[in-house]
This record gives sequence, C-alpha cells and structure tokens, in this order.
Amino acid sequence: MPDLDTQVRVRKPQPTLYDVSRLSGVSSATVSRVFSGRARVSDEVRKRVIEAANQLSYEPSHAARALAGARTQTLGAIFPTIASGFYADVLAGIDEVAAESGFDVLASFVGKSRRRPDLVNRLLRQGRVDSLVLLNLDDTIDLRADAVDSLPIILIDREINGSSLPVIGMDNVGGAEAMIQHLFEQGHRKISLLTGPIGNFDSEQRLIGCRRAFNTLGLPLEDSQIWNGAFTLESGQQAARNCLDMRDPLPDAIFCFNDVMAIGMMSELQRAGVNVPGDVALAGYDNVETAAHLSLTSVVCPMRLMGQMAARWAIDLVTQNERPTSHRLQVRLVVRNSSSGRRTHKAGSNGF
Amino acid sequence: MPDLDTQVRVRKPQPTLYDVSRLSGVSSATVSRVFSGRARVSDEVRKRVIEAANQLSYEPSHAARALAGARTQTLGAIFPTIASGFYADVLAGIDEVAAESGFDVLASFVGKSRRRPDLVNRLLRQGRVDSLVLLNLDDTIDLRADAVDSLPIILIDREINGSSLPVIGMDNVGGAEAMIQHLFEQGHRKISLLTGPIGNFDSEQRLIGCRRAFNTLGLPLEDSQIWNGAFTLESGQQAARNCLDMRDPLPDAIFCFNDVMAIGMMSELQRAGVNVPGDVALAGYDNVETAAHLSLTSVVCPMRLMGQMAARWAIDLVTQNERPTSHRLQVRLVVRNSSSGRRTHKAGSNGF
DNA sequence: GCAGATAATGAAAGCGGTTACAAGGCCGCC
DNA sequence: GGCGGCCTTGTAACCGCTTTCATTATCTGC
Repeated sequence: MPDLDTQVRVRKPQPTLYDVSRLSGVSSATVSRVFSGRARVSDEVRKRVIEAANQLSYEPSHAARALAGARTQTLGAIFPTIASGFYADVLAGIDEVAAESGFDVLASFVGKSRRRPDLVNRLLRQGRVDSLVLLNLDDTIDLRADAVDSLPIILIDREINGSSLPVIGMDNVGGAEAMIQHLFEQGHRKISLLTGPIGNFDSEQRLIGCRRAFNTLGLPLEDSQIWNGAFTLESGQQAARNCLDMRDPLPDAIFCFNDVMAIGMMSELQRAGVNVPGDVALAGYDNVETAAHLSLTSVVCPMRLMGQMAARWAIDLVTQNERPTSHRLQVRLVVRNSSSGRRTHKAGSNGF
Repeated sequence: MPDLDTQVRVRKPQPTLYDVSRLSGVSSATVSRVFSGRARVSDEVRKRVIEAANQLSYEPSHAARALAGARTQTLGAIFPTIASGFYADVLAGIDEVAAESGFDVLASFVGKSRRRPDLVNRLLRQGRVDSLVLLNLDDTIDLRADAVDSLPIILIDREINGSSLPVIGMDNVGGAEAMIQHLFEQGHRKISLLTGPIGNFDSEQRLIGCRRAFNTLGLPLEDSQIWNGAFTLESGQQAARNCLDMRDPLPDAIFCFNDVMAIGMMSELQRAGVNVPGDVALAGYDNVETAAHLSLTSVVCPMRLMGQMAARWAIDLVTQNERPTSHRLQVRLVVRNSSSGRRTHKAGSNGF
C-alpha cells in the first residue's frame, strides 16, 4: 500500500479538452478551435461545445497552451529593489492594460540577492513570459548586447546604454525647465538647485533642463547655486542646515530635484523659523502624495501612463509584431502654496 | 511560398532537454533527473549533463514542466482595485519570500472591469498558479464555498465570511487599545474618535479596541465622541470643520482611524489657527510615509511582514502540504510630536 | 558462487493543448 | 452531370518535460 500521507496534496483534476469533446460529440481539435478562436467553426457546433464546456466548468490549461502554442499570455515586469508608491502606480498601469488584452502580469522585484540580468534571461529562456517591461531607474544593468537586441523588451524611464531597446521615458528636461520658468515668473531670481546623486539619470536630465531655462531667461547659474543631494529626506534636511549655516542670505527659491528632499528641506527650514514661501520659495519634483498634503509645488510624473504605454507596446510586440519606438511623455507642473503663496495667514506655529 | 511577413515574430528556439541529452550522451530522462533533482544520478553523469547544459545555455521550459509536473512554481497575488504604497509593501514581502523559494509572483489588481471571483477561479482552474494570496481588505468577495475549501488560498487582513481559509491579519484591536492608552498617559481625558466607513472591517476592529481601552481606563465613551469618517482626506477635513463649528470646546485629543483622515484634519485645524498638539492632540493609524514627515503619531501596520508570512504559507501549502492556521500579527505604536509635543517653538507660521 | 536487494539508466507513455494535413460535404459553373 | 474549390471537421503528430516500468550493473550476505 503506497504511503499516501507523505504525498503532496495536488489540485483536483480539471476537465480537459477531451472531456468537453466527448460531451459535445465533436473532436478535440474542434473544441480547441472554439476556444482558441483561430479557425472557423460552424455556429451550431460552437454552441454545443460552449454548452458542454460550461457544464463541465472547463478552463483550458495554461501550461498545455503555452507548450503547444508557444504563447504564454503573460507579461513580465521587473522593478528595482525598493517597492514604493511610485512603482506601484507603474505596476497598476501595466496590469490595467495587460488585463484588457487578456494578459497576466508576472511581477518581480530585483532584491538584494537577485541580479536583474539573471532574472531577465531566466524569464525569457524559460518561456515564462512573452515579453518584458523593465523599470530601470537608478539601477545599473548589464544585459549582454547579443541577448538584448530584437528581444521583446520595453524599458521604462531610461535606456540601457548600448542597447537599442525602446524606452518609455518622461520629459525631465522639460519639467525642470518649466519649473525654473515658473519660479522666474513668481519673481525669483536667485534660484538654488538641490540635485540628486551624481550620475543619476533623472537628476542629470533635470539639471540639463535647469541650465537650459537659466540660459533662456538670461540668468546666470553659478556652481554655488547647485547643491548636491541624494534624493533622500536626510539630504534635504542637511542641505537646509548647510544653507542656514552659511551666513549668506537665503536664495529666493530652492528647486529640489525630488519631493522627498523638498519635504526634508521644508521641515528643517520651518524648524529654524524660516517661512516658506514667505522667506524662500520651495519646489520639488515627482508629486508624491505628501506633496499635495504639504502644498508643495511639484512636477507630476506620469507613472501610471508610462506603465500603460509600456504594457501596450510589450503586448503589441508579440501579438502584432509591431516595432515600438521610444517615447518621451509630457510632465505637468503643479503650482501650490510653497512657491506661490502670497502672504501667510494669521495662525500661529504648529509646532513642527 | 508562404507569406512569412504576416507571421507573428516568434522567440528563437531554445535548446531542449533532448539537445542536452544528445550532447552529453545520456537519455533525456537522466537529464530531467539532473534538473529536477527528484532522483539519484551518478556524480559523473551529473557533471557531464551540467556541462552540456551550460554549453547550450539550456534552461528548462516552464510550460513543459508545468504540464508534465503539474507544478508551476508560481504564486498568485490578488489586490484590491487601488494600487498604493500600502499594498506595494505587501507585494514586496510576498515577492521576497517567493524569490527565496524559487517561485515567481503573478500579481493582479481587481480593476473596475474585473471581478475577483472570476480572477481567482481562472487562475486556479487554468493551473496558472500553485496557490493564491488574496488581499481582501475593503472589497467584498463572494467565492462560492465549494470552490473555496481545501484550495491553496491564503487571505491577508480579513477573513471571507463562511470560508475556513487561513488569514494573516493584524491586531487592530490591540493597536487601537494601545493608542487610547497612550493618549490617556499623555493626560488626555476627552478623546474623540474619527472612524472609517460603517461596516468597514478594520474600522470596526479599531473601534472595539477603543471601547475596550476606555472601559479598562474607566473613561466614559459617549456617542458624541464617535465621529463617522470615510478614510479619506476630505472626510478628515470635514470632521475638523464640523468640530470647529460646534461651539463646544475641543476635545483633548482626536484619534483618527487612519492617517489620511488625520492629515486632513491636521491641515484643517491648523488653517483655523488651532495648534497641534498644543490645543488638541492628534493621532492616526497605518503609519503611511507622510505621517513621519508630518510628525503624526500613528500605528505601524506590518504590511511587508504580512506579505512574507502569507507567501511562506501559500508556498508551504503546496510544497509541504502544511496546514496553515490564521495568525494575528502585532502592530506597533509610533509616538510622534502630534500627540506628545510639549510646547511649540518660537517660529512663526509657515503659511499652510 | 549465487539468490536477492539496490542503484543507475533507458524506453516510452503521458500531461493537455495546437495545428498540418486529409477527408468529406456542398456549392457554383461550364 | 462532373469537377474544382471552399468550408468544416477529424486524425494524428507534435510541443518539452516527468515519471513509471523495465533493464542492466553492482552489492550484500550466506
């Protein structure tokens, strides 16, 4: 007597194509045709088949389909290490479009112990996904060039150097430019910049936009106006302290290259009794949820839309053999109190 | 001549088991044994096989494995409609554990057009996943009882009425209790509560905790102290206005059942010149990112941990035939300035 | 030295679909 | 009336792996 107790419990067997074919009195090929929709079937037979399938609660086996058809109806999405609301929006966009097209989404985060190229190669080689969306962001990646070209991969935000993979990016240059323009229009002339880490793609793009705007507006941009941050709350606070410690007068405005630093800076400035925007205007980038709560002027990044577009193309790439091209999505300036407040109101300090 | 141009481009063919078996001079069964690790193979043969596989960059086909082996190494995770940082943490926890066990994660969001029971049934019936983690939260669900029992499903946060599925929840009652206790210790006696929507599971649990704490502390809890909110920013602002409009004196403290409402309330109170925590102490629940930025006292929910535990069990359920039981995870009170600030500092208003 | 147990490997039958090919029915048209 | 062609359906060969069963080689103990 076999030792059943040690066996792994297994799903109860599902009805198969064959079961449906017997019940409806047609061949299994015909049932397959009904479900795959890849060939004509007479209305009468189709009706019988569908009826039988419903009666059995038949659902085609994904594995068998993938094996025989070489199509998985699955979209892979690979994200950088940290899960944040930021990426969650992208994922939501991807999932939305995938669902519409009958695709499922295999999501992976590149954790400390996983290397992205391995993940990409495994997913593709194992035939686990039909195509892949890669959120590159601040993670360097080293896909071998030979493996990369003509692969069904779409990148989000940033290109991989040397590859010709299509990228869905956003207009960092234009966003930064618009922000400087806005601050200028508010009457600010001495504008300082708090950048992201050196070498960070988004940060460098935004800096380019700033330079361009300063140039257009005929404003000088000295090195002393460019402060180096790290995209963290602490680096914002630190920058605020540095700026207060120098006995120089404060600038008219500070443009932080992301919201998190702007928030850190705001809290630190206020702690020191500096009024925002009365004494100094402040602006961030990304428009995180908190930015709205704190009335922080920012730039809206179309995360969800990027996810949607990437998914759309990743799917078209395999179902329609389309050849997507890179796109740069518009961003939108959101002006709030931190950069345009006229006058502060009567209320006292809130203690923070 | 066939019209190749209209064909969908297809992945370049991958090497198969058979290719490896020929190159290494053994049967394909033996190669399979090497890769599945399910049977003994002599060291010498194993070495030859692995060498051949490396040489060919062989990677076993996922579909074939799933079909023949009835195991997908895939974990499904289904989330409610809205993607937020909240859920992203859970997903990160799930992915982390899954990755360790060699599982991939199929993530789906139940959008407006998708019904969850359909999704669950499809995933399971199609054999797309080995087991499922369901984030139930504020979405009602109606899995047919017959489909539910003995299925490899783990719930997060909340049980499904009538099912006996294991749940990974958190101690809402204890969290709320601890909060009231804390406010009491700060000297507050007149404490108002701003609840979530009526019927919401988390909200009701938290209310139970509050009642229990009031009881223990010997404080009365009148209906007038319980305000009805909706878990939204606006409902927090509205509650603040209501409270200010009544000419009654403010309570000593207000415990909002989530952070978002607390933030709304805080902004509205401050706009009216009410000092927090000087005039009224404020506390939230969930410890969203913004809470730290605003120095809002809150309760940390172990989202990531819940994800990890759920994934661990969902996987053990199929690989070790374990029978998980429900668990209630501890939460942690985070005391910040909004409920315990002694005195406000000299600085003037910041304009918000 | 030999029966019986044990270990390593191979042969082959699926797993549940897809699809090329063949076959039959029915049509219009010369 | 016969024939080519289209439409629908069935037959059967895969897709690439797992697994049972049989086979052969290697031990073990008496």
